[in-house]
Amino acid sequence: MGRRKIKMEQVQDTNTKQVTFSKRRLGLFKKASELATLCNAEVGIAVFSPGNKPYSFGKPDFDLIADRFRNESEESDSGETSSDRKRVRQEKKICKRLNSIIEQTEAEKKEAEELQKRLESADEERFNKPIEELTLEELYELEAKMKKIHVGIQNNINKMQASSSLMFLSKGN
Amino acid sequence: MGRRKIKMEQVQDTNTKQVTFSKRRLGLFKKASELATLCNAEVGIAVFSPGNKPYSFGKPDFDLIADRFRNESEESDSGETSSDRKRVRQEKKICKRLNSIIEQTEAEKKEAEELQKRLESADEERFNKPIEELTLEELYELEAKMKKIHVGIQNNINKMQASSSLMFLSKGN
DNA sequence: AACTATTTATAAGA
DNA sequence: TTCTTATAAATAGTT
Repeated sequence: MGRRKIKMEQVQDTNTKQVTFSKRRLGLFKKASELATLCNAEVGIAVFSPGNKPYSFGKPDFDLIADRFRNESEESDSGETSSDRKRVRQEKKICKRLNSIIEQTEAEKKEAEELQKRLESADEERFNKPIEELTLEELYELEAKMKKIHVGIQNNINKMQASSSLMFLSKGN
Repeated sequence: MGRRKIKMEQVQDTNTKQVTFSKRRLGLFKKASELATLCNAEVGIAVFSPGNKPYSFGKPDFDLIADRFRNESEESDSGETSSDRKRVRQEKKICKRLNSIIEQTEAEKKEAEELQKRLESADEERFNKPIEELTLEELYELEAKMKKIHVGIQNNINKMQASSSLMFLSKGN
């Protein structure tokens, strides 16, 4: 899937291997996300890089999925109906709260863009240094950033909720 | 990647969803295998189908990788007090959680961007219309899009809140 | 299960 | 590293 076809064997050049790892790990996680979304499936992935750094992806959460997988024998049959009902209930709640963002389109768009940038910079932060290697002080910084992101998202949500209420009323149901 | 581009949302037709799940689960596992081979990495995946059937991939073995991932936070640092170790362990768990959230955000980023673009281009007209003038059909379309965005954001919010709370608590001692 | 028309991922290159 | 781009690979709809 590139300029050339490569052999399916360990990449020898260290630098190339690192680049390949980064690209393919992201690709793998994206595929996992799509599988989860398209099929309403739960997907958990753990990866250890050649340098033994841990990475994980999980929808809903890797540890939860790993636990569930471990305890598989326990909950064999009763899960589906219950979780489906739960999901449907959740969706209905969301429908009620969230229908439109029309009233404040322009402002929302800009905020969404800023939010996206903040999320990206948070990612970059993390890429510079594995989170496991951060000092306590750096953790505090990270926490602050996460909180900022969180506040931004919450603002956005609040506005969405406000507009959705309007739409909800306008739909008359 | 097929005859047509599909929306990134749950496939509605049950049969199609089953086929998609089969194809993509295999594709995901193949990608995982390639990542492991090319980069000499360890990769473990657990998947629960919409029917809650468990599937797993692991190189060397899913359970081993899950254990190793779990035990990352249990690594002992000698020469510290018990409460220090406890705190460190807790922080590492929180770090893993945050990492997981960030990874998921990363994987979903493109999706979000595509949605944003659609909202900005194709639906421009609709956004400029007062809510009262939208047709019911348009309202439903909009609702679906907003719901999708909202679910993604809300998921992240919930996780961030949980992680932030945990991190906050862990610092209290 | 196979088959393609297309979309998507990505190996190199800049 | 980040962005291109030529090419390989995955896959949605079809048979």
